[in-house]
Amino acid sequence: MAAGVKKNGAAGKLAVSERGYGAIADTFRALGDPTRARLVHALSGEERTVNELSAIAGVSASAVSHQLRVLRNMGLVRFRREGQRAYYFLDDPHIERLFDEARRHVTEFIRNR
Amino acid sequence: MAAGVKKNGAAGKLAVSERGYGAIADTFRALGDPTRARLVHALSGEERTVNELSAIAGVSASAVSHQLRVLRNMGLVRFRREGQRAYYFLDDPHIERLFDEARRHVTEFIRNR
DNA sequence: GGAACATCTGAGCAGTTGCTCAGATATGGA
DNA sequence: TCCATATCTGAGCAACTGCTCAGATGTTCC
Repeated sequence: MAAGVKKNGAAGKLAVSERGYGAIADTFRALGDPTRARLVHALSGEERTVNELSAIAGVSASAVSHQLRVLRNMGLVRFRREGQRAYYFLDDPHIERLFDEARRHVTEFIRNR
Repeated sequence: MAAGVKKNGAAGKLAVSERGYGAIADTFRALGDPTRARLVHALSGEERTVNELSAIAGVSASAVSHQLRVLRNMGLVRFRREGQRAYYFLDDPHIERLFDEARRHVTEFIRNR
């Protein structure tokens, strides 16, 4: 079983270690910024260069590069290099599901407001 | 269709408005703190009082109360009052799914590191 | 080599966050 | 009413965040 996550005896709810909460919170925090949310959504299903992402997100290439490093460190995106360009893409399928689940929550929250 | 979210013509990927990214990022940011992550997980499947949550999360009742307000404002938790006590619970089923999806991502990230 | 392009990086700064502390509010029981 | 318990709230502060700016690094083409 993976580090930081254990099965709980009683409720069937998974227990999470101290480190686990930190790591989970890190993942959420990585998506908890409008610019990074835009980047992740832009990468949903297609890879993109830094300049493309800069145009899509409406911030400087420098800012995008900084934010992509955050997403890289959190394991949300990876990239391959081709000549001058760096093509970024989502690391694993959980990311898209995570984003969609949050989108659904927001949709429902707005509806019931 | 809900505010802030529209269907995209081409890729089948859902388009998200400017406000949509902000709202989605707000949701992620609400979970993007170890204390709040602990609170949400503690509320997974069972309701809890502020004092219980204070003991579980290992921070003062005041701090818990502040954080619960954040979670309330983001639509993640609600509460009912019973005498002196306030029983908090998760607002909708997306929250647990969101948490589990992040946990799975972390599990996989650690495994492949 | 030199120019143009694409990306990365560190420093610095304004704005935000999460805690503690002190005190306010509200309920229940003697 | 008085006291204990449970929760909430505003102020204040140290730590963190996301941007810009200036410059470094690396690649392609001439």
